[in-house]
Amino acid sequence: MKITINDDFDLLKIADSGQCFRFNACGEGFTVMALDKYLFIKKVGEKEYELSCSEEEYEGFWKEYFDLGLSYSELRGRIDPAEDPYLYAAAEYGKGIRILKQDLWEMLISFIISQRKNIPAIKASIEKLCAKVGRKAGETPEGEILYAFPTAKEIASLSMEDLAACSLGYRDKYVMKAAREVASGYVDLESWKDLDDAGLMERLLELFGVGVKVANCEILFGYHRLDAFPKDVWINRVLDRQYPGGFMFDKYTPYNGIMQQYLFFYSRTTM
DNA sequence: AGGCAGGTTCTTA
DNA sequence: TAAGAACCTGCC
Repeated sequence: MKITINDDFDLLKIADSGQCFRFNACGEGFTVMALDKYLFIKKVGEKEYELSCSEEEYEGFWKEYFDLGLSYSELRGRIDPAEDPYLYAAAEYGKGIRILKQDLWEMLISFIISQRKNIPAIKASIEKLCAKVGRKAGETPEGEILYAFPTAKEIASLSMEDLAACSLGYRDKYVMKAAREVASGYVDLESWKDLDDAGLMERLLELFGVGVKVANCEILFGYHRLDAFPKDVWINRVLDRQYPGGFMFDKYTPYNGIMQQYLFFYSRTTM
């Protein structure tokens, strides 16, 4: 099916923004995996995109996945170039990035794996994990098989040798513990949607292998609470160098997470 | 070849 | 409570 998008929307920038690890350029378009859902999306006009899914699947899932109900151009417009020239430049540079609405479980495991790894290594580990379980979910135009992201039960049923083969390193025990706790129902990520911000953070930090940074990524990219502001080495570098007097968090509430994405994306290519 | 990569846990004062 | 070290692995 074909859609028209009248807002910031840049597939390449989204793919490179570091919030998703199974969103890749492929031929003329991009392959996207979200849990066990596969999409091929291609830009075919100024604002027009061709999607491999049906209209029902678009309306029922992908529209929300791409956060198309929120105007990112309007949010960028709130940035005053005279007041904060660095953020303005970052937002211009990152124009087209959106915060995807991703799955809670997939984000939790993905960001547990992400610690002290670079993006290519994170992607490689996740793909190995998906292939290890091997539940086929799609096939790219180039004929590559794509596998569903494993459920908690599927990971819990793997051996530690299986996990070690996914290059998880010392994170293997974090992944396994999370899988067992979710599979058993002891941890119910969905029900945590009802918690307030502080309560949600508290719960996430109780998980083995989850610290403040990973918890904030889960809150921003999984729970889609757009005010979460994950601080990694890149963002800390920006805050230290560009905002010695402090970033104006109050001004952008409740959308600081979107500003974080612009700053992160900009910093990775300019610092 | 040794250091480091989108952190977190564990150990020590 | 707060620093500092240790940690898997892959890639310069």
